[in-house]
Amino acid sequence: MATIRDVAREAGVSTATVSRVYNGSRLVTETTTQIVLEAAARLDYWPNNAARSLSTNRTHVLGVVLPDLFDEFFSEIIRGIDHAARARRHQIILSCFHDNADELIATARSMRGRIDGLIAMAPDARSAQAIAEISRHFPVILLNPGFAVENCGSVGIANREGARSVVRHLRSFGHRRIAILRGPVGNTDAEERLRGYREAIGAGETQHQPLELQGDFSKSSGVLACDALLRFDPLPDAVFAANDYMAIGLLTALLEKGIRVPEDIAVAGFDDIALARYTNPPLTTVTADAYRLGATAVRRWFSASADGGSGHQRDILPTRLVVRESCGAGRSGPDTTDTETRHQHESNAGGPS
Amino acid sequence: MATIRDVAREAGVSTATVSRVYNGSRLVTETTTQIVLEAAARLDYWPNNAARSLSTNRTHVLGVVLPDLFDEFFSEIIRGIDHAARARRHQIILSCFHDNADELIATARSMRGRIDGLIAMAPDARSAQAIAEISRHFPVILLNPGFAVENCGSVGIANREGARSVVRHLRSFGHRRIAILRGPVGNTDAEERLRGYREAIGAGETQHQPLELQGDFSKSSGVLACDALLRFDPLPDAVFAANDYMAIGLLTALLEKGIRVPEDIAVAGFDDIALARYTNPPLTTVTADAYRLGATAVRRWFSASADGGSGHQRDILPTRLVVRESCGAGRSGPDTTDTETRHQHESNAGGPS
DNA sequence: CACAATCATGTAAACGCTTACATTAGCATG
DNA sequence: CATGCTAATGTAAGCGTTTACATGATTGTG
Repeated sequence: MATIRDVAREAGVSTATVSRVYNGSRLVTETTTQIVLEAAARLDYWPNNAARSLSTNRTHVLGVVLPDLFDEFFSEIIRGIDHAARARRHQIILSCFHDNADELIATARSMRGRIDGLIAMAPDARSAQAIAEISRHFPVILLNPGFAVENCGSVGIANREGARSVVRHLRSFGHRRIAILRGPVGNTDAEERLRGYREAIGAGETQHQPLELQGDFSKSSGVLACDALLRFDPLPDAVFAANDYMAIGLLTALLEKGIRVPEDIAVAGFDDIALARYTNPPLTTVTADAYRLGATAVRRWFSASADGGSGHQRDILPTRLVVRESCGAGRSGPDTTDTETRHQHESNAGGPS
Repeated sequence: MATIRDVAREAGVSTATVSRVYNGSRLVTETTTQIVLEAAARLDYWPNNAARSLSTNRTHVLGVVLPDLFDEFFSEIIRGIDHAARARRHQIILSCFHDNADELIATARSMRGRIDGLIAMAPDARSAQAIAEISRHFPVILLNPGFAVENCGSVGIANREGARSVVRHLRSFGHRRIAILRGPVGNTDAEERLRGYREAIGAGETQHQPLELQGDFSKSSGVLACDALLRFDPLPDAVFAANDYMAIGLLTALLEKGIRVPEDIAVAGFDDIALARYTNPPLTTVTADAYRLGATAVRRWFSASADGGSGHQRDILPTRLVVRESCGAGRSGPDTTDTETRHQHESNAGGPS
């Protein structure tokens, strides 16, 4: 394979000049540039990135570490990251890990010299700690952590405001007794959504009996919750399930018992999984833009690394209510409404080359 | 950041010895190894991969280039690739491209010195050509190309045999007049599926009127095809849609017209998208194991690179018929049956290192 | 026209590893 | 005890770039 020296010889210039051509230095004459490029083409030369990285200490590669649970949400995140990175002429190294903090840290370490930074999703506190360790070496951005981690920027979604918008929506149809089907205890998304629900309910002051059911984000827990729901007396007007899977389980169970949705009881979910549009009735839910989550993480990474890598700024991405028919909306209404959650610390993106 | 020299000094040995420790040379004493590792730990040393790659000319990284259409299928492919690569202590650089051969080639070129090989999906002949060019530099494996490409290994799925198994399944319910809803002209998957269908039909010799409809893989083309389908006289017993989206469109349209599935007409699809299990009735279809497709590509890459990178072996992965209710199967039957397509050239995986 | 300033290019020393080859020490052998 | 062999370690030359600094050519200025 041709090296920069071969090109230099072929073009009759020094390696420095060739290098300058490839790095866009303005110090090289137009004619020299042409000569060099032609020589390079003749030899099929392409710069060796390993050598470049060694010399410059920059790789133009971003590490991405995600849990092993692949689904539409994750692939959208990756797509967002890839596009944003590509727009800034960076590439990404992807690694999944298997809910094991040690493996995570080993992965991240083994990337030393291969990446300029890291975007990671830490499932638990221990992994987050491990990541904080890593952030001494290069900027790290956490995706949707529930907690603040020292020295790491982070990007999350507006769970609370999303939950509030669901309750507001249900209210707008006159529903007053609104139940919630909670997600797993300890899960940050679940707890933020619960908080949003409580705030919205509290604000309305129409509810005297707590209408909270425990679920675990699985479809079957939605099915199970149906019985408990029916034991409330009088029957609630509506249920907000903290994610779509539970909402779908609930829908199935209700359908089976002959209870009509939304006539007898309204149901809403959270996440807007692909399936939500095909349930019977189509599920009103909240969408979080996974693509944007990924893209924002990249943007945040670039600004962090321009700042020298420190700081722990946080972005919260807005969610959007997706109105379908499970809460009583007819086909005539607007299809979606924006919850207008404000971005925090949103900064513009111009990173370094 | 600590370098190998710092560690050598700290441990009181030469850099060569430190290097040997990290590369598992058996030439180092147990005690020396301990001393070195402790020194390294004290300094928080981790080898710099850029320097390593420059020196050894190997990166332990695989490039992965996929089209920009992310969905479950692609994310499963990536998952398969990641797992298989990780099992061999390799990492992956992921890049999407936007159906543009130039961009593809630029991407691949820009990876020079960053990767040891490439796994790519080429959407058209031009991209495939571009990739063949690249394969002069390192081993390349193509994912599911319709055509053979010089010097590239490839891994595909058994479209033809899958289609045949659908027809066989339909036959087993006594269906004789079996129509097909074709995919887009020029698309390799579509054409292979059509071929499989024709072979199976021809083998049965019961059909005198060609029952072929044109679609384009979209749901709406399935909806449109409904009218054309009903114009056949007498009505076919069954329709094989060349992918699930079209099958789903067709199901919707039939339902709307009051035509019962599978009582009046049976419907089958291909791909087993997540949705297929939730349609009404649940859709009988064919599944291709995307995870395995990715994993096999990695395996193939390792054996190719052990061979010195040449050769154009091809794997064809078996498909599996997923029997649900849209063709007449009751709940009592077996859930799935294997079409038992044989692997071709399947070799075992022990890669180097 | 002498001088300085600017521009285009060259020279060569890093960057942090690996590894061929050299060296040394220890040990068995005749 | 000289010799040869092996095992453990050291020395130093790359690997292919970038870039600070040096150099020579060109231009502008008083």
